[in-house]
Amino acid sequence: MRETDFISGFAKGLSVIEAFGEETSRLSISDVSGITGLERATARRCLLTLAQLGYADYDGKYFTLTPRILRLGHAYLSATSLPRLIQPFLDQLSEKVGESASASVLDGNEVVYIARASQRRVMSINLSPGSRLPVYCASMGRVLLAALPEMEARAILDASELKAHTKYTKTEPAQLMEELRRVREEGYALIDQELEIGLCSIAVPLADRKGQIVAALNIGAQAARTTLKDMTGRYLPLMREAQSSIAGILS
Amino acid sequence: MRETDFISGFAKGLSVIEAFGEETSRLSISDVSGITGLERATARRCLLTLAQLGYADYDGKYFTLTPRILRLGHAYLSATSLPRLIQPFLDQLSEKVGESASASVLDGNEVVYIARASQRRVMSINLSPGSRLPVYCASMGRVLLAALPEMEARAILDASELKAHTKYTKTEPAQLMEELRRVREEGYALIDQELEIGLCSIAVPLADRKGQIVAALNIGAQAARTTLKDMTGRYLPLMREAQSSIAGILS
DNA sequence: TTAGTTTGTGCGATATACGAACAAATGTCA
DNA sequence: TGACATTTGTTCGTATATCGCACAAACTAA
Repeated sequence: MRETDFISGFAKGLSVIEAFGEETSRLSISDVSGITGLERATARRCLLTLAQLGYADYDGKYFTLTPRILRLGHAYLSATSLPRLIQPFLDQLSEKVGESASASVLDGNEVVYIARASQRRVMSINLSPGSRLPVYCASMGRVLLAALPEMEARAILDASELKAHTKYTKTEPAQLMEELRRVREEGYALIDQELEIGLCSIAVPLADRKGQIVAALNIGAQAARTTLKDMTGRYLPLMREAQSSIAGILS
Repeated sequence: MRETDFISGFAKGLSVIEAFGEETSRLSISDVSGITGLERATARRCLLTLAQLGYADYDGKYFTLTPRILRLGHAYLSATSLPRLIQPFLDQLSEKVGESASASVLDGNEVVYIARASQRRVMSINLSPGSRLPVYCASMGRVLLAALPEMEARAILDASELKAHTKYTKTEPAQLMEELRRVREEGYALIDQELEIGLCSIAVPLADRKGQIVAALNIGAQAARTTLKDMTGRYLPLMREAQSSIAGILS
């Protein structure tokens, strides 16, 4: 690829969109310039472009994103068949065990939810397709990492800020790599309150016909209501079923 | 705003992202050029830029979007506080009535889901935050249109392709405008199998403290399991409760 | 007011988009 | 199978639009 095959104006614009976040929903031109590192003049041009296209609102001082932005993410969710194909299995699974079931894929050092069937809400966090969790302390993250060559998994862990979300969170790379070996061995990952106190979850990998791991499937439950034994004893067999059914329908 | 305050390369790039959809998840350079109307050379540069940034994969022939694209939509969902604030009420409502509850906002002539608490799946369509429905035949769409000045509502209807999804779908603009007046009067909208056979739904508007309508709230149910009388008799009072609670917490 | 901060503008240097021409791959038909 | 037609991808020179900088203007807060 040649130098000129890269449109820097486009790349800069995308970084401007990503500058908006939970704590930063109303941004001035200078704010965006500060967050993205772009020149103020450039940030301004990107923001005005977004506003002109209807992706952002501008009150003369602050910019906010509009729901039109969701078209971009939705282009992916409706474009890839994975969520559509998996959803019925999540619904079924979630109904059977009375807990939430989700599916996710890997993006960098984060797990991205692509589908979810939620029963009652067990977490303080509100998860929906597009939500992200750090890969090292989520059950689906462990499963997806375990599916990679050790080198790559290690590289992702090294790129992660291994923060202890609770007193149970495993944060030592060596310890995590050891855990990945166990996951690879047993074929499932179990997380006990490593992400949030009171929450445990179990995950298995989802493979296509070629055996390639393309996503992960999990069930999350309240620690108070479910024992770890329940999870491996009652949930895991049902997940195994879903796992093999899904393997059959994925090309 | 000056001519030079618009970055056409950025706008073109965004249109390339939107070119990907349900039926068009794997696109060649020429495909994108055809869909967007961009020059092949320009489409290629946009696609290569997306690939270089990790937003797309390229196998030498076809491009596909990667989950990283979800960051863009998620920038909105996590940036705006509306979904976060509304979610607990949806959960509660959904639990009480045993049916799905959702919230949405208006974007052009479509309704965009921003939050959802789903019980069992009643529709063939799989709805999640970011999903879109045509405004004219969705209960939340009716409510959101009714909140606009008649002129604007009419303009949106005129811009819509008023397609009959079922034999019950109302497609006459005059008939729809009349229905909007009724909705404005009564404060709720009821849809009986206009979008999909077997599905009915009821919606109410959500206002902030200033009385500005900022979103809509609905409950969807299977026609076989629920009578229309149930919806106005049992669901509506509960929705009214949620409506006023939410009005209290929205600035 | 004045200093500090944020936003808007003009301009030269530079990078991008266009259109066309070329190259490569694919499809078609005898 | 081979030769031609068609579609698709890539390259290139040039006209044009964008970038980043420096400066001007508007706003804030003592």
